[in-house]
Amino acid sequence: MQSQNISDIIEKYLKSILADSEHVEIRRSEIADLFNVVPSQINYVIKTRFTIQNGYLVESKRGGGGYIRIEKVNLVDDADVLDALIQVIGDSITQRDAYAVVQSLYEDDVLNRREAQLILVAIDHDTLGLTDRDLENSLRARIIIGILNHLRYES
Amino acid sequence: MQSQNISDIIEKYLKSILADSEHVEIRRSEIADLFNVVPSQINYVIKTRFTIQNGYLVESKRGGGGYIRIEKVNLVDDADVLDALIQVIGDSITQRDAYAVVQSLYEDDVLNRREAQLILVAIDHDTLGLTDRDLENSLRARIIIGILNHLRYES
DNA sequence: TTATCTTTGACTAATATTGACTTTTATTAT
DNA sequence: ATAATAAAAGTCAATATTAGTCAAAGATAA
Repeated sequence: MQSQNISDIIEKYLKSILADSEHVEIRRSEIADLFNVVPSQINYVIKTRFTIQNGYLVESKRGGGGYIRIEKVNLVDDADVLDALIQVIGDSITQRDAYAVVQSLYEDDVLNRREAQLILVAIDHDTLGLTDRDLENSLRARIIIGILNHLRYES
Repeated sequence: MQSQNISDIIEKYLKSILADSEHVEIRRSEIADLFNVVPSQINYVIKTRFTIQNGYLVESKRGGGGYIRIEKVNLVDDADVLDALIQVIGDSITQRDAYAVVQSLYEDDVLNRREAQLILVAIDHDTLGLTDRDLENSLRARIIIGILNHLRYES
């Protein structure tokens, strides 16, 4: 509905390509030119919107013929990916990243809409109502990991 | 009805937009300018007049292209049952009592089996991993209440 | 008068944008 | 083959652009 900032627009552009193909491979400077931004903004978009929490793997190469390649992966049905995700979460996760995890579980059809929303409520900042941000993030990590392991066991 | 303070006027303005469309999306500073108030008054209006009890969901984003989005949702009929449960839970609940609450929601077909299990994982003693029992119980209360509040409306 | 509601603003937090500098890899010249 | 150069992408910190919080002061209602 809203795509006011250019990062959201670039995100949508890349995801529209990913909707059709398994992966997308870009030249950073080309995308930057296309949207009239500095090249490092492409890194920003990737770093904030195409993380493993979002269900994406990114690889790149520098130098002549360099590229950035983004691949969509499923988080739960590949045990290695799930382990990697759990490791990245570690003992702390922000609401934003946790939201991304739940969102991608929904996109992977591991959770339906209602289940995803129940989980989002459980890990919400306002729900937890803590003032200590570190405690909030570590609690959120335990809840998310608990749920991931439950889903793993289930499937 | 007669004495219209500025908060009431802003409330009416937003609701007049919501009368036509499912949601309204604003830039906080723009609305503040429009009514000649400080930006934080918009937060006050939202916090006091667009609560979930009244059937409104609010989400926002900061930074460039930031926004506040208000959505009207349909409240379920038996909200008073939820209110009663919330009353009973208060600000603290043991794992055993929480299990009973989730169990009864399952038996009343408010939750299905899978949803109930996800919630039980989230409020489990081992999942939360806290040493402070009071904190654990109050956190569990907040999570359950958050979920009950979520069940007030259909999305 | 007292309790509640409203208004204000200083401070905080989150997110986005930009550009200078670094690192890696490929290609070209010697 | 090696060295120099070019062509990519990566990092990081400064700045900009929003919204959020909180408490004090003011206004209104009971």
